Amino acid sequence: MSNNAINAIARGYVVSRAESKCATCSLRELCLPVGLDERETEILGDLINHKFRIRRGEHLLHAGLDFSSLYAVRNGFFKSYVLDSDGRQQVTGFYMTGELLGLDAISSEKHTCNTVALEDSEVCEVPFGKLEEISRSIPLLMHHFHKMMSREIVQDHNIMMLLGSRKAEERLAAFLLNLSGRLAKRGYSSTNFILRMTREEIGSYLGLKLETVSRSLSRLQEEGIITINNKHVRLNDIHRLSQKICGSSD
Amino acid sequence: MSNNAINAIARGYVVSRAESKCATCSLRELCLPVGLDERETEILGDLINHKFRIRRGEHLLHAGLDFSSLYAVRNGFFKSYVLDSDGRQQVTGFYMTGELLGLDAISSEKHTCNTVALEDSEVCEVPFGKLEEISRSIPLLMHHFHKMMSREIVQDHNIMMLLGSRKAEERLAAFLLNLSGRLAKRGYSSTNFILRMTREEIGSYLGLKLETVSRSLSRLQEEGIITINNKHVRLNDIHRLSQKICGSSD
DNA sequence: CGCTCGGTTGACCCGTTTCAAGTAACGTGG
DNA sequence: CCACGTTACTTGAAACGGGTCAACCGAGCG
Repeated sequence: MSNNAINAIARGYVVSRAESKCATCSLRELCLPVGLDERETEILGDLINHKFRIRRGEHLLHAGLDFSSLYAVRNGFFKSYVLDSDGRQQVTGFYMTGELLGLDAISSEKHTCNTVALEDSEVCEVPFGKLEEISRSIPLLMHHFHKMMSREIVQDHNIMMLLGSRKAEERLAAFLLNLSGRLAKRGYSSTNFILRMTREEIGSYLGLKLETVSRSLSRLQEEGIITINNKHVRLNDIHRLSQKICGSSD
Repeated sequence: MSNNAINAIARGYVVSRAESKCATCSLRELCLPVGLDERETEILGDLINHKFRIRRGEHLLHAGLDFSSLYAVRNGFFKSYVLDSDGRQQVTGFYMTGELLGLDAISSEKHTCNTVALEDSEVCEVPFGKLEEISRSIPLLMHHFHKMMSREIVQDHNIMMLLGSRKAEERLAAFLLNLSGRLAKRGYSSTNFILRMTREEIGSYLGLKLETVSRSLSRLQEEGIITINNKHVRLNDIHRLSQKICGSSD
């Protein structure tokens, strides 16, 4: 077992082993087991010995700790962040159901990000050494794992594009559409959802100050494109929201 | 063979098969074969059937094309970029000897970036399906591949941090130090090197306009921290350059 | 019920972009 | 090898977007 999720263990949040089987998990089509047959899923499930509950505000991972496991989000919502040299925090990603936490740590065998739950959540611990081991005999698992890593790279490239050349309102539009799409894939409403994170966290992720986030959201609302009420967003006009991202050319 | 590197093939830039063996490649310690024994390196080498020469300004990859192979930079220098919806190009990364091109394409099986050589270069084509296949029997290769993907993620996180919260001069400082470190690892001078890319490309990568890049470099020079002469940079005071990155706190 | 934290909005300021002009390096063809 | 056109780069001045500072509001929680 990893020594990273110390909090969770110390507080007795480990969920019973039986519950953690992939075979009966509703995320089979989103998470690592995509496409695996019964037997293969069973093998993968055996590898996941521990499932943790992480309460809102609690950390799952700390930068600097030794890497030994990835964590698959079973339910809930996480943010990852790094502290830069002058102590301010920079959000590097938000993670929802079926997504993998800790991929950044493989390269140096140390975690480079801190990861904290933004709502009460559950994760499955995936011992990475064992994952590599069993993926030798389950090519599909290996391949899907590679896809998940690649997806993280693509996602980061998208953010880099936003940060590099987009104005505040365009960044917000892209951010909302990204959340919308990921929620839709998970069976939630794509037009009506709760922002789990604060304005400051959105701003940190998008390279903006919280005031700018607030102003931009207000402006999108004035234009009738979204309705925003505290943490609750409704996307009224996805088409116009998409247009926001395409420069000012039309 | 992939159909992506069409230019290269059409123009007869394919290098003889014998030359492309990993076993005799000077990059064994940087590239995929890290840590492999003779036999394993042989197997990996057999997989790399083609090596291409890409001349300065020529593309190796185009966004949208089907993915089938990764490309290891054997020598030379590349940039990757995406075209955003209004046609402007955004640089997503620079790649040097021993680094892998095309990792972003695994997730969707389409390339998402364009990749172009910034100087006359050579790459080894690594058919991805076969790489996955042989990595089943060479755990170290699989693990090292995972590390390389993870490294790309970490690198992207670093850029996101730069773009999100750093001022122009700080971004330039970080950029120069990043290049310096990577060059050092490859046995080149860490204080004295050529910028293969234009000011505009640096700016695109760092989320700045070329004029701002130029001004920031000039300012670093005025302060005596670097000497810059056209494309040639000398880092005169790496310590002060590093300090630039640590906010304005000291 | 009151405190705290998160969010909104306004006014001003600063850094980067934009626009513009001029200069230096480079590659090409004569 | 030089002349030329092209591309890359530098530098200045003005405009603008987002940051900063500050006041206020509202929701959630103890």
